[in-house]
Amino acid sequence: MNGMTIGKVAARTGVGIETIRFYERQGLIAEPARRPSGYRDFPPEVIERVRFIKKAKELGFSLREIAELLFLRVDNDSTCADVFDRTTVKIGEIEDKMRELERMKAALESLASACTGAGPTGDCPFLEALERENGARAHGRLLAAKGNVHES
Amino acid sequence: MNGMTIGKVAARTGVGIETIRFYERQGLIAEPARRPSGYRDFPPEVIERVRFIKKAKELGFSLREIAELLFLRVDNDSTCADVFDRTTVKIGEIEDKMRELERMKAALESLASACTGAGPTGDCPFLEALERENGARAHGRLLAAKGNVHES
DNA sequence: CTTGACTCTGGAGCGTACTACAGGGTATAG
DNA sequence: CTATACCCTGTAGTACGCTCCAGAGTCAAG
Repeated sequence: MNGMTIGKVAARTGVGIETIRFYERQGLIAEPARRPSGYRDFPPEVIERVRFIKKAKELGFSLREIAELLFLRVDNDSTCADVFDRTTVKIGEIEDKMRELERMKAALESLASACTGAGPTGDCPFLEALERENGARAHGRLLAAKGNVHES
Repeated sequence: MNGMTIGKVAARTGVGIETIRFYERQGLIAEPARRPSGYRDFPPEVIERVRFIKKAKELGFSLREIAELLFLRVDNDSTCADVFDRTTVKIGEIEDKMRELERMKAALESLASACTGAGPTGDCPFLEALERENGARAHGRLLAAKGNVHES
């Protein structure tokens, strides 16, 4: 009844072996049992854990924040109410992210729908919409950084 | 009819002066005009731009990806159709992020709703829900990393 | 028993995104 | 005219999140 070696975990999650050891050092995954050889012997749940970390990272959570999410579970010093509170805060953060993504998506969609007319070049309605926040009248040349100079 | 100095931009966006110069070097904001003194003289639109960069970063986009979003606008070598395609890809990426956030949120909500009963300590239903992905039966001790040892 | 794939520890190195000087000039209130 | 607050360039350093060795042991197939 052995578990998995680190290589298997890496293969099944798509993250590197070194990264898994790194996460272990950071306390993001439990220190696994060891075989007599000293090899790490991971339980199957570690797969879910690693995948969770991976996705949370892609969503802009730092490893520290991911740890907070992971440790929301109750420890000896916190009540259920504490967990509830912390969870509520995290939900709020997630909702904020979702709202921002919604805004970006809407801006990109308006860009796409305006652009779809297979025009020739050079004068689509740009994505200033993206920057528009509190009602701005930005509509000049915001770009023009290196390699994108198409001048006045 | 002067614009803003870098300090003003920093103050109004909440990012550091050095960071703004850094973004300029990276081509994320246009090189501003200069006053006779050599001081940067930013147009008002830069505020929106910097705020956009800030938010996109919080959503897990790298500066490179943010540049891609920013440069979706048409340049001399791309047609409206190109812009449309690239925009569609970006929208897809954003939708992926939103779906993942939705999953996390749902998992946290189920944790919160199960926890709200102001219990005493130690035995809430944990957030293994978060790791659950393809239908896993994870339900053991996934944590227990340093400083969180409450053992078998 | 050898070979090749895999694992171990410890430490160095790297890319990204800042952040902090040093050494110097500019702007303006008193 | 000077003090203080601001700006400049250039370079170096930092935090985070990996990523890559070196040097050594383990395991499975042939």
